[in-house]
Amino acid sequence: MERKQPLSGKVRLTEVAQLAGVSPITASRFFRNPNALSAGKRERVESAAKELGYVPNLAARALASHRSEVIGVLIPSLTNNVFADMLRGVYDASDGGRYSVQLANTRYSNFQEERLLRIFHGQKPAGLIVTGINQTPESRAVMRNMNCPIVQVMEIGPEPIDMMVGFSHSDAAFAAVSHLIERGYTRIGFVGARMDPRGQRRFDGYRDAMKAASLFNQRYVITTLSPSTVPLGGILLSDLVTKAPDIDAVFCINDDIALGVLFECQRRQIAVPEQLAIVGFNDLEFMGSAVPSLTSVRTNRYEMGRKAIEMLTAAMDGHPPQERVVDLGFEIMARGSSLPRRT
Amino acid sequence: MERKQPLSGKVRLTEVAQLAGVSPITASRFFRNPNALSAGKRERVESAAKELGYVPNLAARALASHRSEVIGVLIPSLTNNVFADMLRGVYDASDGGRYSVQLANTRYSNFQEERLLRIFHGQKPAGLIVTGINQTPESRAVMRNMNCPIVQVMEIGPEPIDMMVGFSHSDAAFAAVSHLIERGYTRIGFVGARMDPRGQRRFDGYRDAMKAASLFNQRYVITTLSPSTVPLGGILLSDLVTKAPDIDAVFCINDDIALGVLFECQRRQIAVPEQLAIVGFNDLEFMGSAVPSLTSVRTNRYEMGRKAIEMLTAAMDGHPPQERVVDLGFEIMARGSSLPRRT
DNA sequence: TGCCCAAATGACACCGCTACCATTTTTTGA
DNA sequence: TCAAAAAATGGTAGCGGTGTCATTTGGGCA
Repeated sequence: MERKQPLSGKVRLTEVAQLAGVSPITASRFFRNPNALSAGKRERVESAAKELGYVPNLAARALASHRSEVIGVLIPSLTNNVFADMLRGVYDASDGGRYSVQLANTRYSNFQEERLLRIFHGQKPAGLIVTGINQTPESRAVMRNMNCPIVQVMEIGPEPIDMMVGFSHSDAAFAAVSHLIERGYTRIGFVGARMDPRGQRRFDGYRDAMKAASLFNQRYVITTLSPSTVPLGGILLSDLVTKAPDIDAVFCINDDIALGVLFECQRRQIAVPEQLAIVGFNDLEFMGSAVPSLTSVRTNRYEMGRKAIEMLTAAMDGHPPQERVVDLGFEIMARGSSLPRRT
Repeated sequence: MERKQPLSGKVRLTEVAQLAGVSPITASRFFRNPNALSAGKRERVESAAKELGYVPNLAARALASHRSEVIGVLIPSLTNNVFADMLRGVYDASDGGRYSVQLANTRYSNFQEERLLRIFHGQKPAGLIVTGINQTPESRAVMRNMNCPIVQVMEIGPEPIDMMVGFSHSDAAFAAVSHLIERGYTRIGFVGARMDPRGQRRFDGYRDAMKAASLFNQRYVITTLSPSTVPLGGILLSDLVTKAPDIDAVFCINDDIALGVLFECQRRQIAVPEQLAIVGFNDLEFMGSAVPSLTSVRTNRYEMGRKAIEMLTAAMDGHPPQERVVDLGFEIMARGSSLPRRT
């Protein structure tokens, strides 16, 4: 007696072809390019596949075709909300499609990134999403070898490997600091943690804006390489007010730091924004709820993920997008923590 | 015609074996079970692989061996920090090992969960991690069919499908509310959002603790099915104080809600904890930094992910753990927002 | 009607690795 | 010392699809 395996799929393409009365290769074509079959065979194969509950063996397909249907995604951190938001866009946009997402975590290490890229290279992915624009020459070499569309996300810059979706972190930071200057603040501090390449460029934007207004002063700057957390924001503010008690505003490298700064101000009874204005970066959901509500720079992280997948799938399907670099921009969300300074 | 692709540097197992002076099958064994080789050949194969930069072709391996080296992970949300923390543990523990992680997002939908399980089923994963204990009978049936070790994470309960790592959400909530009662609070509200199965059980813990002290009052409860966010915490508190102005404490279903509640208190000039004590759940990093610092229930989310992978790999390697249900417990982190009530 | 070209279909080999079993070498023990 | 058992190694045959042709079929047009 025959043991039925309704889900484990002992059904191969050959069985489908047999039932449909065609050759295996024709059945194979049905799944890759249905329009290549005549209407009659198309229907026969379709119903045969359905009847048998055929599930293609992806490993066999990948082996024979020299390509998988995997989109590799490299991000530096899973903890950071910013990447989680982007990932959500990636998963939402790829959901239901034929490509599956394979995630890998570089932990902000170029060495890890290179290693992971080599692994992906071995899998022959259909597409690749990498974070940022600061890949090592070796990483770039591996990617150029990979023979699949690639999108760099989170930021844009010159010399895309293939495609890009993001925004200019330095422009965004420049705009945020300019906002503070317009509002009448002059002794504006910079509070930075992690200082990854994007953080670095936010600092550049801060510095340029300050220099443009002849307000730059190294004393106002405090940074650390430690991962940014809310508690760290408090610690850094403490250090900064010790070092530069005259500051009247701070631009924080991200919202976690900004929240830590706000809490530290509450603890020290520093009035926000009367004694110290605060501006964050990313506009996480809590920024609008804080007391006072915190000014931040909105970035379209979810859209970045979506757009990256859209560009990738378009390219994989043979329609590479016209615009290879997409700027999703940013928006200054002016709130209570940066009200115009009272003179 | 030659079918060979000019794919640069295509190193196959055969090349490695040739350089090492062994047969391909021996080289193959090196990667699966190095101890099966004699010391001399083991070293030769190892250095040959390194020299050529060999990367195994996973598709070929999966096809030939009838099993993939993929661990499927099903989580309900990418936005929620709680799952991101667990995932970090998963990725950290599986990093460098032979298994790769395949993530899928159920979006809190049983239907999606079922669908994704069927897809995983077709890929013959080496192991599976699913969130929670509320799978539908259909989902459980698919999993039982899957013939691989399975770990349910985030909570524990009766009737594990295979293995479990987590803690009791109702016990944790019970302890948190008991903490408030011990500190002298009596009119304790419950602020809940999303109300997924785990949220539901936290409510159960709250209700049981209140009933045990004869303090339960439906008026003190406010819940919504909307996803929990910081702003929502503020809105819900507003509703609650309107409905029950006499409350002297709130137990929040998670820390995001708790933060929103704190901000709303600051906005309304409600003194914390003098007029209203606050307790959250999960102990996210910002809880200790807030002003006042916020009491919460620490849960070992990162450890959950790690442990799940450890149990899975142990089982896959033929050493199923003795304890099939692991309770990682919780800890009440008593802070400023729940100081003993002044009488 | 006949010719030609494009569309539809099929034959065959092979992708890179491992299961299975056969064979050789080494170790063990009486 | 030598046979038997164990360990190490190798040969063969696919796993389940698809690339690359070659071949058949069908339709348009002079």
